[in-house]
Amino acid sequence: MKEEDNATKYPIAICPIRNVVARFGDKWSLLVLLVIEGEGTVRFNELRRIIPDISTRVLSSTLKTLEADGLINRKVYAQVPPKVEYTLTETGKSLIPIINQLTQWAQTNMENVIRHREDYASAQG
Amino acid sequence: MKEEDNATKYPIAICPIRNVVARFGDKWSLLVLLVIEGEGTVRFNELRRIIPDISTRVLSSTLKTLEADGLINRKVYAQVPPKVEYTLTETGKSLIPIINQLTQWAQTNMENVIRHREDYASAQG
DNA sequence: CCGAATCCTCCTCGATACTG
DNA sequence: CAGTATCGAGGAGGATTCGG
Repeated sequence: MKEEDNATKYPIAICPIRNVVARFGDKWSLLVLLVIEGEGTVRFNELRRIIPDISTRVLSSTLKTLEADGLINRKVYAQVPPKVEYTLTETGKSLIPIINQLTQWAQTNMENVIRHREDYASAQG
Repeated sequence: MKEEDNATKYPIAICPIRNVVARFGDKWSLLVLLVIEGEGTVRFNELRRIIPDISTRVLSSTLKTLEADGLINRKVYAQVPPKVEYTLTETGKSLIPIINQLTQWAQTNMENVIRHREDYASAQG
């Protein structure tokens, strides 16, 4: 065939990246994964203290989604007061190196990006 | 100091990852970068053909943001009909390997993630 | 051909209050 | 302590139309 269609030409790139963005492109998922990674085991209100500007509602739903995706484990202790611990699954751990690479890229390039954006804004109005 | 605050404990991880998510966590940026990378040089309507389900409005604003961030170049040819070509800057190119790693992770793990999510959903209701 | 302008809808996120 | 319930605001994204 002379002309390959886009599904043929970008079979690998297009769909997976859209899946990833759709699932982890929300405001908090990657950060929550990083913090759980850093702590090893962490409780709900610990997460709130470490990430002060997340609301209970959003933290709760973020954790629920990550658990549903199989990226974190949720362990409930049958005691009063309640105690719930979150840890990473193996799948969740496998994502950490990539998040760290993203972080490293940001440290290297984000300053330039922001400056470039400011220049662009002041040039355009 | 005995207790280090979170800004001390997560100085590297927290801020950069939030910047990255805030800028590239939108629906199309990473995909557009990948396609420009794949094509080398690409025109506006070529992008629309390659990514059929993006609207002109969103493609336009996505490109403008990427240009403002210094990730892509926009070259206008003074002719009729108009011709505009987009290419990656060096900064933009530096992001490609990371996007490819994300893609690769997705290919390896996304099927499991989706299956796990379905199991979780049918288990919970 | 390359967008800008307009309008509209959905849906994420945040604040607050409350419960087991 | 670990969430849920409710409400509201804001912005991202889509469809359509128009202009240079």
